[in-house]
Amino acid sequence: MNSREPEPSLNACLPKPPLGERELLTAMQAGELVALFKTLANDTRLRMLHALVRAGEMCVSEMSDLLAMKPQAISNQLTRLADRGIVGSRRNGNNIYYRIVDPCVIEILDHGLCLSEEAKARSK
Amino acid sequence: MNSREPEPSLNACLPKPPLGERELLTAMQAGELVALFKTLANDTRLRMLHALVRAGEMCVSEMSDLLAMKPQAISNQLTRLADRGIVGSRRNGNNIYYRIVDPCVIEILDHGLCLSEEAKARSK
DNA sequence: ATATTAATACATTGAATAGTGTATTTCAAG
DNA sequence: CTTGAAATACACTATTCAATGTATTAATAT
Repeated sequence: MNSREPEPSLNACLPKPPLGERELLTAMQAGELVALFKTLANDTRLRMLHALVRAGEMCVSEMSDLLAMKPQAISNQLTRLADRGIVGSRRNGNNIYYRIVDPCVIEILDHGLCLSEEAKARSK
Repeated sequence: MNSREPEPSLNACLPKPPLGERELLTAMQAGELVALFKTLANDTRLRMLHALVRAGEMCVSEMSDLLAMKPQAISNQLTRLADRGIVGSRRNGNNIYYRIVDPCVIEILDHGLCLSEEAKARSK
């Protein structure tokens, strides 16, 4: 529950080349992007990530308790997130503490949360 | 292939309440957000959306040709996108032209593309 | 009316994936 | 060394979902 973040890094994104003039997405580019969105397209992972944003770092059991899910499920998803380079870990005795290492994710999560609220308001 | 967009609307997003202090995501909030990301977590839909950003509007057959996919597949995904309120359509004779009606999607697509490039550079 | 093209509806199939249960690894305490 | 807790590895199941094939609807032209 400690709140020690490494600074949210307000704009981790480059100056922006205009999207409308980019070449049509290649299969590979689309693939990369899909991988990112897929990682975020899961409600367990989203809640885990948000918990990490709030707490700074957490171990599996803490998260398991907080989200009321089995440790295996949490561990599975953490592994996925780690494979994507989104979270990192540090061991302390029996516990392994995870933290977000990719600041972009925080950004896009924030952005997406905002958008989803608006989108919901508009589309229904 | 005409390029007539209704202005990308540079910031469709509100002033930003700080993410780290928000309450833990409820299952419903997470669900909304997941729905958004799921919609974007598909390479066909991403390429379709980008094509739409570039062209302004396209009909199924045009898109089918451009992306080298069967019309049914394109139509399927357009239906999904329409159900989510992301695209809208307009009929002109035999052809039905689709366009993006949710400016947020352009934003997050742009953002995501940028991030995925950086993330790729970092994580591998 | 008939033929033709565009798009969609619907059922089916195959692939990806999240959660579970079981077993195993890793560390700390006694 | 043994015990117990935390985390992971692995196999398995159920579900979700994209693409396909077939059939149908909608509009235009002859």
